[in-house]
Amino acid sequence: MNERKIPINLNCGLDLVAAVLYAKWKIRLLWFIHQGFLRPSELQRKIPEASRRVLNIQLKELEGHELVTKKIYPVVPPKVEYTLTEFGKSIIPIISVLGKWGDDNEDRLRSVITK
Amino acid sequence: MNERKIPINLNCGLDLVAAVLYAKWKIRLLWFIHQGFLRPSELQRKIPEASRRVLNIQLKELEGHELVTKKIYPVVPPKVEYTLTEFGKSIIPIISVLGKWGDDNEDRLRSVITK
DNA sequence: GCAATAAGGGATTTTTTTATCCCTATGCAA
DNA sequence: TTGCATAGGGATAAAAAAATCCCTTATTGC
Repeated sequence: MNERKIPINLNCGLDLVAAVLYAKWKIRLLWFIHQGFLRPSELQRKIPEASRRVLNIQLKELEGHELVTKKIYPVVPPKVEYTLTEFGKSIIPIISVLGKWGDDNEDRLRSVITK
Repeated sequence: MNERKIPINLNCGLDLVAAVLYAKWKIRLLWFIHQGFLRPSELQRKIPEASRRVLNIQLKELEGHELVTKKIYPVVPPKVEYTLTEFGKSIIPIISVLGKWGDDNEDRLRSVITK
């Protein structure tokens, strides 16, 4: 059905990283899961600008890419928790450094972005 | 004219980073400039999948965000060179680590992406 | 004279991504 | 009994991003 017309590049390491992380909310999702916000509803509250729908979709992709695991508790009302896999955990330090770079350069970034 | 309908998020460091780096080719552009491919035509040859047009646009944005500087040599045929600013250089180590993560996990990434 | 190279931008279309809206189900609280 | 919380997905619309096509300028090489 929805086949992509333009193939994804998988030439180098950076391409591979992009293939799993290049989406509007994925990095934040990983980050918040790492911080202990495991349930979809919690994640949604942490990222209110995102629609519930996309978060579900991107979580499912993260799961498919084995960065997170989904645990469904058979209770009512439903309870679901995502946790980082070891693989997923291995990228957290990099996300952390990225965020730190952003924080450290906040003023400058804010000024060049808004100008 | 082209005003964006959905505002960019600038809440945390990761949002700020996304505001300057979240585009299909920017990270590779920075990386290749760092490697010494300074001229637009060289960059285009390094990233043949990208259209010339988008590379120009993204280079201009990188310049506006003060990550690179553009030098125009008044010669014919025209010669232009982009170089990293100190600010731009400061993010290179992170890109390097990202790429390394991709390289180190190449097999696994390739398999989960293609499955 | 003609093609290639260099750089780049306007106009437009296509592709992709994200948002919006509406639907399911169950149990608890006011 | 109405409303909310939980989780999620289908269908579709809208937005954003990227691709495609065409145009300009001047020089070198054939």
